[in-house]
Amino acid sequence: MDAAFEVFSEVGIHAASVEMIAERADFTRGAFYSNFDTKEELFLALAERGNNERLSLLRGSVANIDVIMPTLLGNSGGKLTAQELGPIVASFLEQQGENRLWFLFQSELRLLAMRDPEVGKLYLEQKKAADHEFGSIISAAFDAVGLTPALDSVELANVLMNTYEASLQEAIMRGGEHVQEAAHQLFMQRLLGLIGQLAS
Amino acid sequence: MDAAFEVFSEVGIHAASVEMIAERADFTRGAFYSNFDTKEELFLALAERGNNERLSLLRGSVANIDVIMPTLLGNSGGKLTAQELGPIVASFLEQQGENRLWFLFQSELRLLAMRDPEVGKLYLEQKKAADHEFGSIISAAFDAVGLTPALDSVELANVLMNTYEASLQEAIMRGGEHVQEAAHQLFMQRLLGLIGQLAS
DNA sequence: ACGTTTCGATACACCGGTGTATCCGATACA
DNA sequence: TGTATCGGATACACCGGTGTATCGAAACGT
Repeated sequence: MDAAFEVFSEVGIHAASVEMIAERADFTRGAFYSNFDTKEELFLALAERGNNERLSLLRGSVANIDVIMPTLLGNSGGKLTAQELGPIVASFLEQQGENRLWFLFQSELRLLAMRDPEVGKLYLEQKKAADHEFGSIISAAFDAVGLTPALDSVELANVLMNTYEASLQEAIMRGGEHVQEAAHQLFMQRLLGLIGQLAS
Repeated sequence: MDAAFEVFSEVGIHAASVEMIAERADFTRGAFYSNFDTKEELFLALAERGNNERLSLLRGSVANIDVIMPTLLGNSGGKLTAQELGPIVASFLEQQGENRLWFLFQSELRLLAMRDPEVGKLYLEQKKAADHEFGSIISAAFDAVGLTPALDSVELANVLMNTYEASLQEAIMRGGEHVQEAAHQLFMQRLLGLIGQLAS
C-alpha cells in the first residue's frame, strides 16, 4: 500500500498501472490481484487510510489541546497578540499536509470526487469532519490569545485550510528542494496579512 | 477543440482517448492526427486558449472599471458598507469560473502543472497575471466603498480566488442541477463572514 | 508430520489505444 | 480543364495494460 501511495501520487490514478505499483513494492502483478480486485479499490482504500491518519492526528491534537497550546505559547508567557497566532495555526496545518506526495494524492482524490458522486459524498464527509476538528483547534487558539472570531470557526478552518493548500500547491510548482519551507513562507505571508486585516 | 475541452474536462487527460475526442467532434482519429501530433499538445493548446479568454475577460473588466463599478453600485447610490462589497467581488469571480467543465479542466491542468515543471512554470505565470488583474479590481472595489485593505490586493485576490474555487469544488461534489448557484451561496457565506471579520 | 490454505509467481488470452502509411475527395489554383 | 494540395477516412501493425487460470511453496493448524 505504501508503494501504491507513492505511485498514485507521482503519476496519478490513471497513469499508474498495476505493474508499476507491484514493481515498486518488489512484487509481481499476481501478488496484487490476490489482494485487490481493481486498482480503484486500492486507491479508495488508500484514501480512507490517509483520511483516518490525518483525522486521528487532529483528534489527538484536540484532545491534548490543553497541553499543546501552553507549550506553543510557552516562550511568550501569557497573552499573545494576533500576530503570533499565525505560527500556531500553521503548525497544525503542517503536520497534516506534511509532504508533497500527500498533497498530490489528495488532489487526485479531489478530482475523482468531483466526477464520481459516490466518491464525492465520501470526500465531503471526510472534509467536513476534518474542518470540524480543525475548527476546534482554531477556536482554542483564538481563545488563548483572547480574541473571538466573528466568523464561525469551522468556516474559518475551511478558508485557512484552502489557503494553506493553495500555498503548498504553488510551492510544489515552483519546484526546488525545500517545498515544505516554501509553502510555509507563502502561507504565513497570506495568513499574517489576513490576521493584520482582522486586527485592524 | 471544443469537443476536446469537453472530453478532457469530463474524464481527465489520461482517461481521454484520441478516439473519444475525435468521435465527439464527429471526426475520425485520422482527422485528429492530421492536426495535432499528440494528445498533450492539444491539451496545452486548450490550456492556453482558456487562459487567454479568461485573462482578456478580466482585462476588459479592468479597462471598463469606471463604467462597471458605478453600475454595480447603482441601486444604492454612493457609499456602500463592506457587507455590500461581497456581491461585487463575487460577480467578477463568477464570470471567470463560470461553469463546472471549466473548473474540472483547470483542476486537471493544475495537477499536470504540479508534476511537470515545464507546465508548472507556465501555470504560475498565468496565475500571477490573473491574480494581478483581479487585484486591480479588488482595489477599485475597496476604493469604491471607501476602505483600504491592509493586505496587499494581489494577495487578497489570491485568497479570494482560492476560496471561490473551493466553494465551486464543494458545490460540484454535492451534485444537483444548480451548481453555479450553490457555489455562489457557499462563497458568499464565507466571504461575508470574512468581511464581517474584517470590519469588526 | 501431514493436509490445507493462503500468498505470490508465471503464463496466457484479450482488448483498447497509439501512431503511421495509404488512400480518397474536395477545394484551390493555374 | 487539369493538376496540386490539403483535410479527412481507412486500414494496419504494435504495444502496454488487464484480468484470469494454473502452479509452487511456504505457513498454519491439528
